[in-house]
Amino acid sequence: MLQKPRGTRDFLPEEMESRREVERRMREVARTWGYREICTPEFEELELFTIRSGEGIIQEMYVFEDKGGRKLALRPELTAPVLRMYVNEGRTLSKPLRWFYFADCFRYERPQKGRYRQFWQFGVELIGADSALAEAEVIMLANEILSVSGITFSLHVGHLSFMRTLLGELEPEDQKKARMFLDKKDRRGLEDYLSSRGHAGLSERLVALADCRDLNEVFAITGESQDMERIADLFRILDQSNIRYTLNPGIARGLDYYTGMVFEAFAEGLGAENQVLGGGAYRLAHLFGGEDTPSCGFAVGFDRVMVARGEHDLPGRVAIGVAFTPEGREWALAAAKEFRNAGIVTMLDLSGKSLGQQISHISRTADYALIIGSRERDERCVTLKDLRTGTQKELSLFDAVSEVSGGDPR
RNA sequence: GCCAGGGUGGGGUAGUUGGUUAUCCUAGGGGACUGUGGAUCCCCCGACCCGGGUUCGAGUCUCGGCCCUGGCCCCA
Repeated sequence: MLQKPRGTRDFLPEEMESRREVERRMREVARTWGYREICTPEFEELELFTIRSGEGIIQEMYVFEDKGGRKLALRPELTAPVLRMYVNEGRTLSKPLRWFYFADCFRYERPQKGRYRQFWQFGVELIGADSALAEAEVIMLANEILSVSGITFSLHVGHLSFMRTLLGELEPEDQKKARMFLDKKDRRGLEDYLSSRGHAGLSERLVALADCRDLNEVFAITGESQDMERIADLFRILDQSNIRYTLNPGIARGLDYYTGMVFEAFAEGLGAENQVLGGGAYRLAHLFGGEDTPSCGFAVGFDRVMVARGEHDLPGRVAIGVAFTPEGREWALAAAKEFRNAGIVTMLDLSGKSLGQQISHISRTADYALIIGSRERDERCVTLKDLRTGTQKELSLFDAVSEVSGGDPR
C-alpha cells in the first residue's frame, strides 16, 4: 500500500472541522484589528530564502528545478515572501499595511511532536510603522489570537537592544557563540567561553540580564541608551493594556533577523517543541530591492496550537436523512430541496433498499429521518422521525422544516 | 545527522522455549427482511512494514532499510 510522504498528515472530517474552527477565530480577530488576508505562491525562487539565511538552509528546504531550469523552493516560512510581495506590489499602498496570512509551509526536517514537514502558519505583518505603539499592537494582537484559539500559553517579550549593548564589545563570532550559550541556558559554558576569550566579567552581567524581569533592573545593567525611552514606552503600553506577559531580555534567538523588539509564546503539553509563536521587529524590504522599511510581525505554529488544544468536541449541525419509496421519489427530491434551502444538512438515501433499512442506515449519521412514500406524496406531507427519541409525526413540509430548524444536533 | 522505544486486517488487540489453516472486538461490504428494523440473524472482506540471513520450519531469532512515537541537533 502507498503511504503518505514522511512528515505529512491526512485530516479526516472531524479534525478538519476543528482546524477550520480555530482558523476562523484567528482570522476573525485579525480582521477586527484591521488586518486583511493575503496569499503568496506556494513556491518561490530559491534565492528569496537564501539572501537572508545563507546557503546553509538549502538542506532544510524542499528545493527543486523546474523544466525551465529555474531554481525554486517550497516556502519554508512566509515573512520573506510577504515582504517580497510588498516590494513587488505594495510599495505605493498607503502605510502602514496590515496584512495577515494562513498558509502551509515546508521544511525538510526530522519529524517529531508538533513538528511536521508540511505545517501551517498563521501570521501577521505590520509594514511601514515604526513606533512603540506599532510593536505593542502586534504583541496585543498575538495575545488575542492565541487566547481565542483556546490554549494556555505564556508570552515572553524582550528587546535585542539590551543584549546588543552588552555584547557590543565582542567580535561577531563571539557574539554568536555567547547567544547560543544564553539560549541554551548553559551558564557554565558561557562563563568558560568568555573567560577563554578574555571577557571574564561579561558572563555574570549577561546572566543577570537574562534573569531580569523588571525594566529598571535591565537599565541598571545596560546603562543609559538612546532607545531607552521608546522601549520603556512599549512596555508601558503593554501594561496599560493589561496584557499578561513576562519581560525576558534573554530571548537571544534569531538576532540576525530581528532588529529590536522580539517576543515568543510557549504552550503547555507540547514536549520539546513548545514554542507556538515567534515574532518581532525587523527590516527586510531593502534586501529584496525595496526601500529600508521598518516592519514587525509574528507567526503562529498552527499545528502546535492544535496539539496544545487537545481533543475538543465541536457542536455538530443538525442533519436529516431522507428515506423514500420509489413512488415517493419526486416528492422526496422536492422536500430535500426545501430543507437545504433552509440551511439544513440533508442527505438522500442512495441505496433504494426497504424503508426499514434506509432508516437504519440514516440513524448512524443523522438526527432526523424524513420518511416519504406514496401516502405522503398523495397528501403533500412528510413523516418526520426524531431518531433520538424514536417519536414521529406527520407534518406539512413547512412545519417539518421549522421543527428541524429549532432542534438541537446530537 | 544522532539516540531510545516501537510497527500483526481500516481502528484496537492475542499470539508461550521458533511448529498445522494467526485470536478476539470493532468498523466496512453483502443478504434475509418490501411503511418503521437505531433491531435481529446469516455471509463476506481484510493483516504479520520491506528485503536479506539462520533454520526442516520465522509474526517470533538476526542484520539492513523504511515508517511511527519521543528526545538531541536545528529552527529562517
